[in-house]
Amino acid sequence: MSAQSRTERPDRPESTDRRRELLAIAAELFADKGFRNTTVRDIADAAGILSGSLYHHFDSKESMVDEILSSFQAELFAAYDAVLLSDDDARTKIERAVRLSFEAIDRHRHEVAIFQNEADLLGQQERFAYLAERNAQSREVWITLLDDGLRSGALRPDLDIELTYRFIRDTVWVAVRWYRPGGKLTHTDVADQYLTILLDGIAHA
Amino acid sequence: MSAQSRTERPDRPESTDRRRELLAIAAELFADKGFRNTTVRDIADAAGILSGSLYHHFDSKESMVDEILSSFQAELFAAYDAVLLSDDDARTKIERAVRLSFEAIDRHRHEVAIFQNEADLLGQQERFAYLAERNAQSREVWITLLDDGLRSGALRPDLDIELTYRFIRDTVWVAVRWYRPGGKLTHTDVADQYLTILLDGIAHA
DNA sequence: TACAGTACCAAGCAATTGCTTGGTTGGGCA
DNA sequence: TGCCCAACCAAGCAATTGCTTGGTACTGTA
Repeated sequence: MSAQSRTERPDRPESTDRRRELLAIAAELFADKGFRNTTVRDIADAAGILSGSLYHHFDSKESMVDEILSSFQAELFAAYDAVLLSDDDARTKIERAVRLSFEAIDRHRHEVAIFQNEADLLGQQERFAYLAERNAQSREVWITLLDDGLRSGALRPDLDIELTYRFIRDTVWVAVRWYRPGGKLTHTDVADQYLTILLDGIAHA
Repeated sequence: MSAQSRTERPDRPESTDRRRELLAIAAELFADKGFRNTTVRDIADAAGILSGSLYHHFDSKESMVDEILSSFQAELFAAYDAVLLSDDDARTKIERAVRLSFEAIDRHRHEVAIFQNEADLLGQQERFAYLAERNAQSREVWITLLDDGLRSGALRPDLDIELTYRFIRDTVWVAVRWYRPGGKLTHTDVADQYLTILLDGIAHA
């Protein structure tokens, strides 16, 4: 009976297969060449249609990035929340948060790249204000994790928490610039090495 | 014979004060908004002249970034060479290379940002092939330093050199996104903390 | 058979872009 | 005084851009 047998999620603009396909094509181009630097004709060419035909599916080029970024962010922050709410010890939570990020890079490379490269500029528009909010939210997650780490004695007491947060954030996300899924290193390999360096340093003990 | 008796450096296009001024203005805009996203009218407005007047000083918008990036790179790699050729021990060389980078961020924020954000795209054009070459050169410098560190026992023997190189490179340069000269932290403060984390890790011993 | 809905095409418009061209201005210098 | 020249203006051109409009082909359903 469900009237929704024929799909349609309540919130999101209905998402057909073709729509998702086009968004994936756009995401790759946005990630590789930048948002502003990618034309609607580029996207249409890659999809094998004319540029005008894109507007059958989307309002504007902007609404394409919007949809790409917002749906990715929702998924990512759900994962963060799961870590925060778990009852692992402080160090384990930090490790999980790091691994989770590399996994996101593995599974949503284009989305991460777009966010890294375009968030600052896009965030200036009201429509993308949620990007800045998510950023603040992510900071709170990490500061909480690091604070707990300090208090529990898992982390060395002389750390500047704010700087450490930036260090971890940058280090983790910037890997999207070179990591390629299917390459020699899995995202787990990368996470292992990164955690080794992050936790114990590169110097010989 | 040389009809160029009156001034003119052999290579570089002659560099007047106004020229340098305009390049500094352009660099700031390129760094903040991206190269493609900055119009010649933006630059001209910021300089208080009309867009066409820029072409009295420069061939093209492209030649502006070219000049900005190439002159910065030359200065940076001269500094790297000095470290490589010194007779410090392996660990000291690594520390110096890290500090040198944060100093570059402090002194040439816009140039570093432009290089970080635009190198991939610009590098695809022949004119900017030197960007990729410089990248390879920088990799060689770091791999050499890390190899020496391993051989001398200064670094822990289980490190993946390639991954460690990327880790350091990313961590160091990405700081240009948030570091602001004149802020609470000097570039030396940042370098100190970064080196602490990098060398000894964040975990409690 | 009639009709509706999806996905697309063909053509083009208005704005923005990098850049060009032919001038004007004002200071330095012989 | 006459001339040069760096620095700039005023106007606009050709290409590229995001997006619109009116139409067409095809598919599924009643």
